[in-house]
Order: sequence, then C-alpha cells, then structure tokens
Amino acid sequence: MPNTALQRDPLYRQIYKILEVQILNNELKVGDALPAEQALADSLQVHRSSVREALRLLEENGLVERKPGGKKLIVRSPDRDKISSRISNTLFMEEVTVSELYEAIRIIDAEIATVAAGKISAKLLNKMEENLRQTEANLGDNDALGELDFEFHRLIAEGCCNRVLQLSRLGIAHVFLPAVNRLMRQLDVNQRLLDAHLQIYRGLRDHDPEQVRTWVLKHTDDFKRGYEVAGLDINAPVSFSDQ
Amino acid sequence: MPNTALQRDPLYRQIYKILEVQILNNELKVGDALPAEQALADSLQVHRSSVREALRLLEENGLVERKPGGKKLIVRSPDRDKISSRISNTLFMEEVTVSELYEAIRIIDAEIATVAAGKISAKLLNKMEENLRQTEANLGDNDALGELDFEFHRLIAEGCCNRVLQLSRLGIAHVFLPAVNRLMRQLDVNQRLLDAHLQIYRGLRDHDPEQVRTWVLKHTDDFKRGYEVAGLDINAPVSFSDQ
DNA sequence: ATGGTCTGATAGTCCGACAATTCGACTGAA
DNA sequence: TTCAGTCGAATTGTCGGACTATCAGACCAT
Repeated sequence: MPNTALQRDPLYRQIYKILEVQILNNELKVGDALPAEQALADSLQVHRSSVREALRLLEENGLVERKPGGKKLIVRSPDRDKISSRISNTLFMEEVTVSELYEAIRIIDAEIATVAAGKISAKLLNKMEENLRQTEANLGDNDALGELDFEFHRLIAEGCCNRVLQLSRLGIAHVFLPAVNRLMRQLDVNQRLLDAHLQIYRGLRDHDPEQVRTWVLKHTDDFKRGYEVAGLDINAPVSFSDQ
Repeated sequence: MPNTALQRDPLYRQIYKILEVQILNNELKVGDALPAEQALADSLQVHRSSVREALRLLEENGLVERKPGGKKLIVRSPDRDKISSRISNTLFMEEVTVSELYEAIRIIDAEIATVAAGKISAKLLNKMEENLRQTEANLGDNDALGELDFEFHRLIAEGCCNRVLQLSRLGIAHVFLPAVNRLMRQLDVNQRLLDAHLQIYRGLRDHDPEQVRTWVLKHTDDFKRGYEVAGLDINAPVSFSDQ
C-alpha cells in the first residue's frame, strides 16, 4: 500500500483507476454503459465533480466514449485514431525529424507489405483496385492524392492481418502525411506514385513478396529523393503547424 | 466551422483544444507553468470546474505534468511510458494474440537491430556489457532476467538513433513482456538467452549487421519454439491480468 | 404501428465554499 | 550577509448545491 499516509493520489485519479481496472478486467464489458455520474458519486461516496474528472481521464484514454449528443458513457476498445494522435503529439514535441520518420516508415511499410503479400484477402485487393481507380481519376488533385496514398498503405497494413503492426504503423503514418503532402505540392510525383502503387498491387495480388518489397522500397525511396530534389530539408523536425 | 449551431463540443473540450494548440505550437513552451485554474477560468470566462476538466485531459495526454505534491502544472513533452501504456490498453482490449505480438516484435526488433549495428555508440555498448554481466549474475532469477532482457533490447533500440522506431517498439515490448515472463517461468531458457544476447552484442560491437540480424531472429524464434514446447497457446489473446 | 407530447433522468455548466498545501516574502538570530 | 523559522496569500482538491438543455422512454391520439 504505497498511498496510505505519505502521499495519496487525488480522489479523481483513484476513481479513474478503479474504473480502468474494472474495464481492463472485463468486469465492465465493451458496450456496457457506465452508471450515471451521480450514481457513481453516491456509491463511491464522493462528490460528482470528482467523478466527472475521473470520467474525463477514462474518456481521454479511449476506454469509454459518448455517443454523439449522447448522455451515456459506453465502454469501448480504445480507438486507433486517438492513440495515433497521441503518438503524433509526442513526435511533434520531441521534434522528431522527417528523416527519422522516413527511415521508420520505410522499414515498417516494407515489412508489413511483405507479410501482406502472403495473407491479403480478395476483399482488400478489391478495395485496393478501387483506390487505384480513384488515384488515377484524381491525378491532378494533390490533396486527394495524399489521402488516397495514405489509404492505400493503410489497406496494405490491413492486409497483413496483424493488428500490432497496423497500430505501430498508423501513428507514424499520421505524422508522415504532412511531409508527403508538402512534397506533393512542390513536385509532380503523381504519375510515379500511381505506377508504384500499381506495381505493389500486382505483387500483392500475385502473392509475390519480393515484387512487393522491391516496389514498396522503391516507392519510399522515391519520397526521399523527391524531398531532396524539391530542396526541402529532410533533417528538419516535423512541425505541428503542418497539421 | 462545423461546431457553430448544429453541435458544439462541450466547453471543457474546447478549452482543452485551445491549450493543446498553444502547447503544440510552442506558444506555451516545455517547462512553462500553466496559469492557475482560476486565472484560466477568468480569462476564458468560464467556471473553474470546466477548466479543471480540460486540465485533466491535458494531463492524461501527457502534455502537462504535476510535480510531486506540486501545485503547478508544467508543460512537458509526453512521456513514452504513458503512451506505451495506452498502446498496451488498446492491444489488451482488442485481444491481440501472442502470435501477433510475436510476429511484430520479431520484425521490428530485427530491423531496429540491423540499423543499430551501423550507428550504435560506444557508450551504449558499455551499457550493454553491463547488462550482460548482470544477466550472467542473475541466471537463476527469472523475474530479474525478464527485466534485463527487456532492457537489453531497449538499449539496442536506443542504439538505432531513431526515436520513431524506439517508440513503435516500446508499446509492443511492454505488452510482450508478460508473455516472455510466463515462458521463462515454465522453461529454462536462460542460458540460451544469454548466449543470444552475447552474439547480438558482438555483432553490434563489430558493426556487423548480418550477424546482428541473424542472432536477433534466432533469439526471437527461440521464443516461439519455447512457447510451443512449454505447451502455451500462442494464439491466445494477451490478457490484462498478466499485467 | 405511427407520430406527437409529456416527463424524468442526466450531462454540462455554474456558483460558492473550505481545508490542506505550497511558496514566497518577511523576520530575527547567528 | 546568511540562514532558519514564521506567516499569509495563492492554489489545488473536494464538496454541496443549483439550473438548463437535452435525451430516452412512457404515454397518448390518430
């Protein structure tokens, strides 16, 4: 018992921990609604304000969510966007460089894609085809292309059937996106991008890991070369204002 | 403007966003103290309770911290343990399998180590030597070995000089640790572990990427084999009660 | 059943208050 | 001057209470 006399956590944090443990132990199951704030306050014999502050912590940790305009807090599995936005924050604040991001995504994407080559489902391949069509149709629109590129690689990650890898990748990709967008605004890489995606897609479709790996690496290396050609500094930290 | 009439975020969330943006834009710098709750409430013309709830969000996102027993909230760069604990939560709740974790860590550690072979500093190599000595001295103590193994691989990651990769790895390693510990309690892999670490260390010291990669993979594969030999189910989800 | 209305429960916000702590300024002694 | 001790203001954690808007479900009329 660390927190008896010397120093104890504030109530709101204790309350948070109680609820967190209940959720992680599956005593409160996904989909369950938490008791009303007042009910919790009564049962724990604390004031509602303290409960509310605890609920904010839960909410921010993604363990509960509120349906839009809803009154009830529902237990849920933390969503990935929230996590990756937190990862993004960290990377921003640590002033990680584009170069570090690049190196990381290069490695992880290549590995993920290689794994995906052996596992990807027909359904995902269809989605990728659709993505390719859209890419082709939007070759002029840089913003749309950024999104489509992001989605394309997300689909690959989904294809690797490994949620751990998917999650690892997501946080990075989010922060990487602004750099990609910046590059695309400055340099016309659109056709090259489409070609590379096409080759990667073929590799996945044919379950050919080598083809996939080769083209993912080419694709990623293209980014670096482009970044240099465009005169952008790859050793500059990513910045929040890029969004 | 999505939030004008149709539906707007609650005040506490709006306040949170204001502060978050200020921090991420470096208007509030790391080390700065936030204004007092009442001062914030006054300047934003809201009640202190709403400010407090916003502060809980900031706190939980790791953007500010409170010195022990302290009254002031200090701006900080989010700490990694907090993030990885959040990643852990997600993986727990998604009931990710040991097998997925294994596959992910196998890939990422091998890549990280390969990169590290070209970059690792003498200082880190010294720390690794120390770690090896400790490992040798604690061959009987499974819990200590678990920690030392964790630290050994963390050092490798540090050696790759890429904070993005380090962060990716950390979240996974945290969740993986209980599985490693469980294995070590059931099977005597200690000597094998030490041998592998030694080989990896040599590879790093000699800046020999191939040696490093080979042994990291062997080391990781050992885990899988051990897990099967010990009769543990690698396709079972990791569970929170493992801690 | 369908749609509309009423009603209770609940979240969001606010007001105000008080105890415990912390911090800084002040004081007096060495 | 410097150091230790003291005092008071500032601040956080917690509380009681209150009001409003809104949502969900019961109830009713068609």
